[in-house]
Amino acid sequence: MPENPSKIQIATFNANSIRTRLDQILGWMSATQADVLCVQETKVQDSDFPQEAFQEAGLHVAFSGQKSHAGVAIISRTPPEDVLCGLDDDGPPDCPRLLRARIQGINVISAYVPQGRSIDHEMFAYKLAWLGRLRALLERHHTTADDLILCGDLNVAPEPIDIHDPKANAEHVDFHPSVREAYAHMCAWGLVDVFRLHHADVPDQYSYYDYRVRNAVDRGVGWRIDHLLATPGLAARSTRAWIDLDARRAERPSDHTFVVAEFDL
DNA sequence: ATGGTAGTAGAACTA
Repeated sequence: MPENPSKIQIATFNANSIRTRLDQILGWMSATQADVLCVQETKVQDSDFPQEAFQEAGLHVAFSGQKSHAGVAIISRTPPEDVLCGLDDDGPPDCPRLLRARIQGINVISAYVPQGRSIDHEMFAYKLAWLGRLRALLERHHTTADDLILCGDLNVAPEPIDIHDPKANAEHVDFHPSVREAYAHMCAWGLVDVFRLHHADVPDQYSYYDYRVRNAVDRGVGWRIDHLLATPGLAARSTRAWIDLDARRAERPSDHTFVVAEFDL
């Protein structure tokens, strides 16, 4: 059942292995009022997905993955409807990177946008195309009047404020002008950055801290690349949004942490 | 921060 019948909380989390992070995710769902949690980098094929653990916790879970890399899931307190994976165009569906469902009347997408490796790598061209294909999917199936939220590790820091050192990372695959442009074009379909809506001009708000950077959280060496992007009507009903840094400071954490938004239903 | 760490693997790869 929903935690609060007049509100809905929707969150996103790159788990970096859902099996390694299983107890943390179950504990987080138990301790918070989140109704929907979109997960990325589950790193597990569907036949090995730990769905019983969620069922025993009274949660629903839809998933689409593969061995070792990528993989997405949507955890919810109420049953998901019309669950579909992948980009449904003429290209590769890429099911381990995209899962959508309708939950409590809201169209929810869990996306793990390709990282891109380096700006001269073919995977970076694939990333740019992927963002365009995702916009096309939205255009095919929805209008901006729908209640829709795109959640996930979108692997883009949209603005200089979203990265600890924009100058040093000007050529990075998550911040290069070409990827920010592709991301902006996707958002221009009609998506509002719900976190930034509630924290305009606030720096040092990051969802990802590289394991390799020592004391990254304390030093603020992070990136805001995990996003909750809502259609205008849904975004207008958002009441607050936050990043749960405690989970990044916990024992054996993911390198990403939870981003959450609350909406009036 | 041009090195570093974590996860899946069971050696390199991806991030």
